[in-house]
Amino acid sequence: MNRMSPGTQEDRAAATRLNILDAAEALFRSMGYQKTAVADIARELRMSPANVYRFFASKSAINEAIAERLLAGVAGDLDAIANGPGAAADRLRGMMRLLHARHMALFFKEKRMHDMVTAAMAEHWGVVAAFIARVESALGRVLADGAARGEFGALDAAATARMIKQATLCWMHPVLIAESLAKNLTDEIRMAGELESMLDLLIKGLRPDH
Amino acid sequence: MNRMSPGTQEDRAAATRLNILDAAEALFRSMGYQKTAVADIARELRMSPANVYRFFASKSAINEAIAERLLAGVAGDLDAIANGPGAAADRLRGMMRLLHARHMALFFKEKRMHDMVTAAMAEHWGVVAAFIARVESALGRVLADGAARGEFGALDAAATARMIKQATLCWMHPVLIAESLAKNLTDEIRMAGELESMLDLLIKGLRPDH
DNA sequence: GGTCTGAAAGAATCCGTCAGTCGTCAGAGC
DNA sequence: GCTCTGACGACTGACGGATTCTTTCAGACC
Repeated sequence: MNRMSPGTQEDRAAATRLNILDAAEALFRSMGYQKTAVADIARELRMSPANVYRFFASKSAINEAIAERLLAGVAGDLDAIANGPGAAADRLRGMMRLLHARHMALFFKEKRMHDMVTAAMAEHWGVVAAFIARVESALGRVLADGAARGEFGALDAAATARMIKQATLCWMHPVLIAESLAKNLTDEIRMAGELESMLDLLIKGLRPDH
Repeated sequence: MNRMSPGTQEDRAAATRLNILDAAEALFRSMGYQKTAVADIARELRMSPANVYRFFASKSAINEAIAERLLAGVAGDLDAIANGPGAAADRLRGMMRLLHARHMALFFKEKRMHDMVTAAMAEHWGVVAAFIARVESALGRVLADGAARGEFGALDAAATARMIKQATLCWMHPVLIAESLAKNLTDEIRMAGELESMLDLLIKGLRPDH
């Protein structure tokens, strides 16, 4: 193939893909995934619905790409903490706090996000699973580091990472957060406090045996 | 009021209530809550639907009473372990194992139980909340006992009980169990093993500071 | 020739209808 | 007087037709 200058075509296409993602994300956030039609996204960008399909195979694929981008951002921030300085216990705390804060912002700052998230979880579990794996991996690295430094006792990093994820699930899982808030079992402030207590207990359990 | 012998009327009424509960529970288990009509329950007992309403205000109230009976049974078994002999840590383990086992049996031995449970959780949260409170109370007593004996470090029994409940939520919560099994994240055997690991970690965290 | 569109097929969702169920009441039977 | 029934309104959930949305494709435009 020949072209004007190397990468021009691909660059334009990539830019359009990004524009579509931005417009779609804004619409999904403000009016919800279900209520947003592909025609709405196209109108926003002054193009035809058909043209959107030149860049994404389906509406669902657009949502998948948005979810991927979003979760990659969170995972990146998480890695930064994991690889940063400080005691392993503090990094662990920081990571779980970040995860909780992001989840709260994601699901409850903009109410309409809910069906966007549930659609992603139902249709693109792979993306979510990859994110969870990345979270567990980052946790595992911090745990292994802490163990190597003698800050924690001997441990199976992967298995322990999973335990920490499971133990703090109710501060991270959309369904559980929604249930807690809906049933008035707790509020945003108390939730954050309880997460700290849980982290205290877990980190104490990780300390060396004597 | 006068009557033949003391308590006769009330006894008959109580017996009929029990009969209705037994018949309803059997039907709910075998054909599901939604699919069971009050007429089905009445037919089973050779009475008219209307008569059932003399003993229960609604089909939903029948489900509430069944849930209450069921959960009271589990809570009783839990109390027995809590008040029994043995190290506090072992009793704690036993209690969580029992809860996990009962939940698994409840929700997945008989598939039809599912909508009975979800209906109870949606319509009669009070019953479930009371059960959870009783579980936390029993856990709290064991924790306080363990702390008094020096088996555990100083702790806030109520708050710590809640932490333990939260940390093990994913082995107890119907939605989470269903999700794990549906997504093939784990199976019944591995789940039990992971619960043990979590209990190891938590109990280690509870030990006195040195 | 590559980029995009309008029109149209196929899929999903909404909405009005209706059978069947829940829950009530006056009154029959003991 | 207590226990129960049969018959009646209120309501829910299921079905089918109409509408809207997703996706495709032949062809217009530059």
